[in-house]
Amino acid sequence: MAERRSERLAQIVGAARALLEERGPDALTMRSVAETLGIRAPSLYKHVPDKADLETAIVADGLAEMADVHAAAIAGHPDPLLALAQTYRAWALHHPHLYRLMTAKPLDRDRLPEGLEDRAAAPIVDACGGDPDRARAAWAFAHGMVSLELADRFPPDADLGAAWSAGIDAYRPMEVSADPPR
Amino acid sequence: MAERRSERLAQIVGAARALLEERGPDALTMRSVAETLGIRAPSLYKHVPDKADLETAIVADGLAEMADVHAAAIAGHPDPLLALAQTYRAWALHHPHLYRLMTAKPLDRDRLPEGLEDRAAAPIVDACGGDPDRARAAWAFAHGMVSLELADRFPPDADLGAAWSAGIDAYRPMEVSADPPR
DNA sequence: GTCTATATCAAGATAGAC
DNA sequence: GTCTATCTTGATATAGAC
Repeated sequence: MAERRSERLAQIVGAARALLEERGPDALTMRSVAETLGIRAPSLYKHVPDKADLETAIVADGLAEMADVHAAAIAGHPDPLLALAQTYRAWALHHPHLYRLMTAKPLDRDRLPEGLEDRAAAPIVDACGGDPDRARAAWAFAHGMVSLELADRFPPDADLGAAWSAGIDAYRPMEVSADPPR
Repeated sequence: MAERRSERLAQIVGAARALLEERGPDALTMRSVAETLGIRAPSLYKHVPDKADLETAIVADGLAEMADVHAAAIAGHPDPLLALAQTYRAWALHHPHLYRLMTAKPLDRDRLPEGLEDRAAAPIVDACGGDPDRARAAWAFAHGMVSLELADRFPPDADLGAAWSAGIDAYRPMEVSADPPR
């Protein structure tokens, strides 16, 4: 999995990701993936051991993309925490099904490229000044906001922008956060 | 749904909740619910319109229970935010499948008892001093922590207790949060 | 309010031929 | 590396008799 892929395998993962993103998790079936490529479902099993492996490949794709996007977002930004929060939210909202696949179940770390998980986490740790506990709390906040928004679980009248601001302020270094917003 | 229930309906909801909690969402089928009660699946449809309605009844059950547990947790507690956080986490971890059903998709507010959603949210708003935006941020943090823990998505070496502490401190009133815990 | 019978649908995966 | 044929499984829900 971590080694170089055949062309065909890359096509399969690409088709699977597109299917997931465009039509949701229920549409991600071995049959549909095959159909997209103009072949039959059983043929996929010459390239992929099973569906779980295919999903892991999609997750790896998403993780790598998120890592790049977030690293770029904080680079040289005067307010990295704010930049990261905005980028995190925007990416998740643009890739709802993929985001859910990436966060709703355990990572299959054995089948994931070495170091990828850390690379994806690095921008958050950086933005939190290197404190891993604070970084996990900040991640939980962002993940909670995003997953409740994706699940449409906030009350209809909730001001999510204001909730994000309240949360971001809470994670700022003390000197800044001691300064009341208004 | 919000009106008084027949005995039979209460038994059905109870059996369904037990099935969900003990054997997970895939085990929650109309067949299994019926089997638990010693009847056949089609008979359920004399009492419940469809499966979605049954799930909503389970969610209402869980919401009411959470509302009571959390209200009791903050009542007269010197550190309501801490008490609430601990109670929130413990309840979710003890009811993982139910918690997920309650948070992973939109509430069917039309079939939920009037005022229940607000009653469940009240303890968090109270613990946040009445500020709804701050309360939503705090809820998102707690939900994020819990759902990542339930999904086993944190790295194996993560100190979740420390992450919770970091997050809770961030949501304290300013005066207190400037004061280090120990 | 319960039953049996059934419609309807769809999934992941394997065997073995070419 | 692709195919056809098939296994195995299991779900929600309705019709209509009793």
